[in-house]
Amino acid sequence: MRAAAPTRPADNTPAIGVVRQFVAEQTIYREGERAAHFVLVIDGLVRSCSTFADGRRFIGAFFSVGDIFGFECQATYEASAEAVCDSTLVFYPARDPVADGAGLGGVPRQVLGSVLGRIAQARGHARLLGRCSASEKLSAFLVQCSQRSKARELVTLEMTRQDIADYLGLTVETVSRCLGQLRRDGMIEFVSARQLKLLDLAALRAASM
Amino acid sequence: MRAAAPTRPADNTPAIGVVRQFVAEQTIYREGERAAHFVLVIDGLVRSCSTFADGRRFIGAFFSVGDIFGFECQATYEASAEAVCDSTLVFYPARDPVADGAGLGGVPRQVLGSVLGRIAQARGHARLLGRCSASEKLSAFLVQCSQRSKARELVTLEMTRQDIADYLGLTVETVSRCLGQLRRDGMIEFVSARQLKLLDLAALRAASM
DNA sequence: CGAGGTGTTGATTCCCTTCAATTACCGTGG
DNA sequence: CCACGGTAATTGAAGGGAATCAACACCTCG
Repeated sequence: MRAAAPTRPADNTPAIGVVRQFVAEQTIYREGERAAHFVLVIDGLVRSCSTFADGRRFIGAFFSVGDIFGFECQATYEASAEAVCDSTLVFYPARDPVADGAGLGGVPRQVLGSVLGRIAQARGHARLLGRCSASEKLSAFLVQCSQRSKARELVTLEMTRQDIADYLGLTVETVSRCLGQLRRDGMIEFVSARQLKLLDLAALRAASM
Repeated sequence: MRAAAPTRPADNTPAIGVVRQFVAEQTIYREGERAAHFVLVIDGLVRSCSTFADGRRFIGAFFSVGDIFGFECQATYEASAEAVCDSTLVFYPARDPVADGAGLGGVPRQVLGSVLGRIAQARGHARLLGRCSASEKLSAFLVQCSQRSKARELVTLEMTRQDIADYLGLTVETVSRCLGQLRRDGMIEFVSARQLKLLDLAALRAASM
């Protein structure tokens, strides 16, 4: 806590944020734009949404007065923000917290990236659960597994079908059927029930939307 | 960056983490437990899961080597963590980052709480989308709205039915039908299409699981 | 070899979507 | 003030995708 400097005029203190007003339906920032700010809602309501290539829309969150949004673990926004009704917002410059030297309350700096990574993971998960079909979920899941796997095309599933079902919001039967369908479609091949080859990773990626 | 002290014996440097091994299916921590650590996966696979009162299970994420998990915006874990297969983990003490004096790369400290709040929001959202019926989603949504509303029992919906549908992973028709059902059940009452009274908040909360 | 958990497959049911039509709402302009 | 147009919301009927119920195959381990 630094003591105030009473003799310095107010307009000499640096501005730390900018207030802006938005009308209903106005875009605040777009998906893919440089994530230069995070934003505090003073008044109104904001929605964070992303759109699929085929037009499906998904709203990840509503932000109302007091909420701060716009945190990203990457350089660009992964969803758009739009004013639901007339809204007043404060924009704070977002210095890249991961690149920044400062840690998080004594915690190793690298941890900070993990926190933001958790947000991205949870958001992506919600989007998958909210707006995707069973086969899209399975495709996305296999792509995720592939990214973790040493050999991109050979995936070992350490978890049971029930685990997969509970992760994707499905039943074991549906998981099994969708995997069977992917096999019949020539996308994957079973080495065993728990180990499979991804024969067409690009197609899987496309099928996961 | 502090230079190493070459003459000091290694066992005099303070331990900053503890390595522990877990066997398949072993619990790492339980939902509701004090969130005293966050955890780095060195080897193996971990699932983060929560269970509903009626037995439904939801897995929020799988964590594999290199992932750090266990971040909470509250004092307790909001989900359990379990080893999927034999796993090696590092436990770091988790000082409460919100209470801590240090900020986040020059960013106001309060922002930090928001980041963690976003995680909690996204996790809760995923859980809702993954394992709840349409009427449960609507109930949960109304409870959320109520928490934001000045007058807890009078909620003004600034957003359209389409917005609600895209948030809950439903269609406008289903949203409309579920709201109608809640009205017929005496849970809510319409002042107008965009404004409604919550007649039985406790029942709504219960219906949202 | 048998027991039990795990995974697959089939038949049926049901919840939600889709398609379609009607009604309510709200701002505009006559 | 009210007719008008367009969007938003509700309601109904039909269809589909995933759940449920049920049976069977597979693998592991005692």
